[in-house]
Amino acid sequence: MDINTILQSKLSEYLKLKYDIDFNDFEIQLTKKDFEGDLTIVIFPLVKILRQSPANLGNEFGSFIVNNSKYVTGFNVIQGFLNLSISSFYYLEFLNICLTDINFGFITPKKNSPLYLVEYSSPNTNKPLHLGHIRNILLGYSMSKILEASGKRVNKTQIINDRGIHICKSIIAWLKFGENKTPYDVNQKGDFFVGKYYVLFDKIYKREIKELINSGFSKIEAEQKSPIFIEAKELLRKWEAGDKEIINVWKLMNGWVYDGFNKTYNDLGVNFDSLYYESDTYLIGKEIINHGLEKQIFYKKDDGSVWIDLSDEGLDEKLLLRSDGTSVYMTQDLGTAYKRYKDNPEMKGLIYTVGNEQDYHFNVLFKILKKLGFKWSNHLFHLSYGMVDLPSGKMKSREGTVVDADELILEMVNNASKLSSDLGKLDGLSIGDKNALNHTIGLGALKYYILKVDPKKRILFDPNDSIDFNGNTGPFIQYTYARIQSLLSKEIYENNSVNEDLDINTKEKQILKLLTQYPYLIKSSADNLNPALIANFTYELVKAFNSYYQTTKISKIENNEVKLFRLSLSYKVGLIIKSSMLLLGIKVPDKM
RNA sequence: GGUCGCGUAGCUCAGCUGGAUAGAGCAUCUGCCUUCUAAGCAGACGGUCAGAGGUUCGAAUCCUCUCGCGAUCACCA
Repeated sequence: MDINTILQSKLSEYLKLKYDIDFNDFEIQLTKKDFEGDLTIVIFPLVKILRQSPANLGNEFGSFIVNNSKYVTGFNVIQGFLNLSISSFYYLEFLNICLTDINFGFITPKKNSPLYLVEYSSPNTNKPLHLGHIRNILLGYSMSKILEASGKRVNKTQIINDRGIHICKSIIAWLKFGENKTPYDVNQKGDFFVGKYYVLFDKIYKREIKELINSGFSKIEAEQKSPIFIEAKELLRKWEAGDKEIINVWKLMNGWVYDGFNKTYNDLGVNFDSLYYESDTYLIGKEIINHGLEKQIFYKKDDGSVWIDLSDEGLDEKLLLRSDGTSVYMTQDLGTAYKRYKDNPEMKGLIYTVGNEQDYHFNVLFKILKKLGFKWSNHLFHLSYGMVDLPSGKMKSREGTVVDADELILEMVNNASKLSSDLGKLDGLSIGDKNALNHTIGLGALKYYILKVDPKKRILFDPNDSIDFNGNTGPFIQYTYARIQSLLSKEIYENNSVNEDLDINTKEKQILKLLTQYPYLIKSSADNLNPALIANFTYELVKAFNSYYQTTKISKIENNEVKLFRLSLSYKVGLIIKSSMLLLGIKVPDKM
């Protein structure tokens, strides 16, 4: 049983008996360093209620607890802080009982566990994935793992923005200038291949606008009269009309892009359980608009456009359908949300991993669904994260200032590769093993670098400053894990329970204290939709462990019981590291 | 201008629902590889928690205002 709960209930009982008050809201924290003790109970809140001095109450509670709990061996009171010394016995018992291999805070989802959908990535199919997508993908994937660990069934999903004018732009450019070549002809990744034509379109479009302006048109006129733009719009019209030839080209090019995306997802080690396509959902959105019009939640303006008035919610009027009847972003998102609900009527959560530039959009989306009377609308969450900016400013795909996901991954793996060969770390391994390890380490560095930052904060990413491999980094954690595995492989060790009467030193106690916090951590991380909590906790644990490891030569220990305990502790720390990294989507190597 | 978010060491970041003397890493400096992996360990240096008020036993944390940065307020997605 967990010590916090024990202390809470014992004290509450005591207060009820002695003072006849109901109080079970004790604040229990880890004792700060430089103070004697392990756990600290803050007793200020009771000073007022009981009208006694902090020192008196502290002493009273302290002696009560020491006399009534085998886990508490001593106490001291400083101001309003009651510091308790917890016996080694408790921690060793915890090590034996709570931290079995399969259950250290992890709750295995069952068939009737609540279902959560986690949406992430959700790219447009006209250009490759970039650094911004990486943060999105890592966050979404990690959250899905964390939710699973907290006992939810998870469906990883994405909405693929596979239709619309932006898609038509790359299609038209390829049709005109692609000479019927495929990515396989020119040996290029499909998403880059298609992206090339999207950029080409923009180039031609800009040139045509310039020429039109030179021949006397206004900027707005020029933008509308550009021949290639007119062609793209015509293409979109044909697409919506179901023109077979166009649909085939569209399918062909999107197929190329999906091939490219899949390779990137594969490199990142992520996957999806379900896919939604805008081309399937935008029409559902239109039906919902009609439904809302009938119920007079929406209204139609004279020009035929459809709106909702959210001013009673502190928001503005929002457009839902253009005057020409075509759909907008919101239309499609309404349709997608509805379809997801229809496919998973029991869902208890739908989490949208989308950048904070769309905070307003999701605020509006959720309110609209609520106004439409969908009960499931209160299960929607926006996992909003800050932008990833470069020192040069914001990434703009049209200006060529993006960091491509694939390039970045390659660069990270190369860094790892260079560093490990400089250090002579991987000497003696086969080329294949080396490559696999460098991939694990390079990606570990990248993923940890992104995930350790609070999602809502902006990240400034300097590509020239290659990501560090020392300190609070993925490779440092991976390295510690590898050393533990190496240690265990050299010792005769079985995962036996340890003797609970052992004396343990402060460093060992520190590690055990951290381990007892682990179950709360997963819950808190899931509740706050924040993987960074796990990242930073793991770093703290690894740091404490390294400090211990460095000063304790386990292989030299003569006493078998002590040795067993230390190996056992190392083993458990290894397990915790491994599972934490699993929750972050980071692999841990046995050697590095 | 309205709304939302952010501002902690030279740099990158922790600091959970208010709790004791604000913590790490990088960078700079000092030690430690014949001792289970030095991608490591031990230590030094470094702070008016943007600023000002307020709430209270107690504020980096909550409230108000000011300043700075960012996002958003499109018949773009």
